[in-house]
Amino acid sequence: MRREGRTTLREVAEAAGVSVATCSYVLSGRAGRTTPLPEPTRRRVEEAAQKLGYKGNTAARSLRRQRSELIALVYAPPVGPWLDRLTMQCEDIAAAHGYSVIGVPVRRLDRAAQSLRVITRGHVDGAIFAPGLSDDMELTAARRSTRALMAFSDHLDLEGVDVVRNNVRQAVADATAYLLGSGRERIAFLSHATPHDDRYAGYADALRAHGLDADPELVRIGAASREEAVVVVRDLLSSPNPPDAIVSESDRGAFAALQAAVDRGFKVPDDLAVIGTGNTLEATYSSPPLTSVGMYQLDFTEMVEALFARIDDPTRPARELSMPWVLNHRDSA
Amino acid sequence: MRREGRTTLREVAEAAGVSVATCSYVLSGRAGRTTPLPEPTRRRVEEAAQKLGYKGNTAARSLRRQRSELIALVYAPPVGPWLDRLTMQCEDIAAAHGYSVIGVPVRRLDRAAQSLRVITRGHVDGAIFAPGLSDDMELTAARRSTRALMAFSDHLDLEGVDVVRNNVRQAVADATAYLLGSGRERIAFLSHATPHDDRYAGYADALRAHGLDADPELVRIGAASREEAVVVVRDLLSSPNPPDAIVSESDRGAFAALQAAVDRGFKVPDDLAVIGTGNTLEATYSSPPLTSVGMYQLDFTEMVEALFARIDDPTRPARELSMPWVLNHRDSA
DNA sequence: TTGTATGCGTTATCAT
DNA sequence: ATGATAACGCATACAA
Repeated sequence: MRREGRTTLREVAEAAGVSVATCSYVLSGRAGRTTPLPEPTRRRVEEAAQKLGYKGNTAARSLRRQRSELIALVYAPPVGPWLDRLTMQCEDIAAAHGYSVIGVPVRRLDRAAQSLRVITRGHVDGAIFAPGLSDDMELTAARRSTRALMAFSDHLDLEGVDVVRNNVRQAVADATAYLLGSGRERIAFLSHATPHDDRYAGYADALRAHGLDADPELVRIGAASREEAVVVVRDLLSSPNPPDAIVSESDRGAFAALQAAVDRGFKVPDDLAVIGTGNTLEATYSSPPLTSVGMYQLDFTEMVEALFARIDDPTRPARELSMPWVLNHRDSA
Repeated sequence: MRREGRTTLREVAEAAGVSVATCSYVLSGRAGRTTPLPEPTRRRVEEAAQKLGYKGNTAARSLRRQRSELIALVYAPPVGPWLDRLTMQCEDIAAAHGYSVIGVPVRRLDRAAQSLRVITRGHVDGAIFAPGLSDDMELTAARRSTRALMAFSDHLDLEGVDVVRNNVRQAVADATAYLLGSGRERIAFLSHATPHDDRYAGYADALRAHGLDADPELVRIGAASREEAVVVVRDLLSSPNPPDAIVSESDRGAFAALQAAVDRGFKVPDDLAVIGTGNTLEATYSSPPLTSVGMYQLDFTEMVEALFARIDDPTRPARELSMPWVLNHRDSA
């Protein structure tokens, strides 16, 4: 909200010797008029606005237009380079539509409602929910408070919400199949909690397709925290019959596996192949760089445009876009 | 911005059989009235609002109150745990003031203006700029567009902008002095670009206080990118007279130093002490965990409250708060 | 104790 | 080609 004493359209109008209506037409750009604006008048208005430092009042415009011209990007830090790309593409496309972009970092799921206040209170016209958020979150409140909602989610099916499918299950299956195909035989899975989600399912799918069953010994919980994961993987590697590969439900867990491998004298990828999930920024930097399942395609134009299409017409049928996750090959597997 | 067909105050008023004014008093909370509101009326209004799902219209409220009830947190990802804390504390304090918090990630400095549109267009009442941003950025436009601005910066001195001093120079000097005190004699400095900033100054200060001069051989550029830093540090460690300690201008450079040390067979911290700057999240996770200069105190209450004080009264004199960076001891030095 | 009236700054319709 | 004017939804001074 602007400081007090801001220049108003009326003051510009007086300075230019025309009416506020004319000023509005000139300055808001979008002429809804039949005839184009006459050049001399437009110039006088623009000069007056310039001289007075006119900036416009977003609240007034929002009230009148029934649009805030703001969209939100909801995500859970830390995030990888793909979010950078998404942010920048959003900003560019939004600017072309006269919109601005805000970030809504959800730092703890148990505080999500608090973080989402800006959305539920109706400050934004639309919001994009990054992967991993919408499945755990109550979106109906957000849905009611915006004109458009777009979510990266493989399962979400909510009236009037556009979705982007990542096909995570298939991607993890592909990664596991890749390991099997390169001769790995004892592939462990490091899960977040009880392993019943898509990522585990993909792992199990691949084993099954290869005629194997998941060995309970090789499926461990611990990917959620780095410290826990190190302990778990060390234990795994100390067993008489250790795994020759690890698929982790997160990159975090995979980094821990890399560390535990060093601790236990396993060479990566020779003695132990490691694949993470998420394709985070750090995957590029770890030693060795981490092979990770995650986003690859970094062109979000279609989905962002779809969001704006829905902002323009909230009644249009919900769309289902597809941006499959892939295996990003680096040195760890 | 809310969807069309939202419940308005007027509809609530009709349903409750009272006037919009009364509804406004009840629902906006802050009664500017002399007498408290009578219980039965208030109940009827609240029930009607509940039943109709009344949510209020932020644009209308903003226009009337001349406040957007939004504050922004401007930062450059990736960030450490301190930003998590700051965000959550902001959200809590903001909620107590009836405000919501938005994030403004500035992912590339050359696109800062684009990212800051949400501020310069007047969507927020106040903004907090995280460390490292305000010094390189043109803040005057933002200043004019908000009621309050608070910046983490050791140098910024802008009319009407509150600042938080981190005393980075002193902190790096302390870190260097700590190394000197524990017997290190050849302390290298890994800088971002030409070393003329605060961090280098602190390093030089400490050497000087110890009767030493910075050895040009030991001052290298390369902390900006991980890859570059690894090359530079490897080179440093291969020299006939290698350093026994490295102070890096960033944690990123320090991680690279840890990696280069492994490559060259140096044990950390025995053969080589490494200290980073920034105290990022990864510092806790590296092996060994990285000693790093950075934020320690994680209570931002005072500064956030100062922001709100200025939002309430933009004419109050600018404050200068102090939150000194410190040396966070871990295993690498 | 409650209601009436006015204006916040802008946009869009309609008249001129 | 330009200007009056009526909303947009809410908050508040003031009247009743």
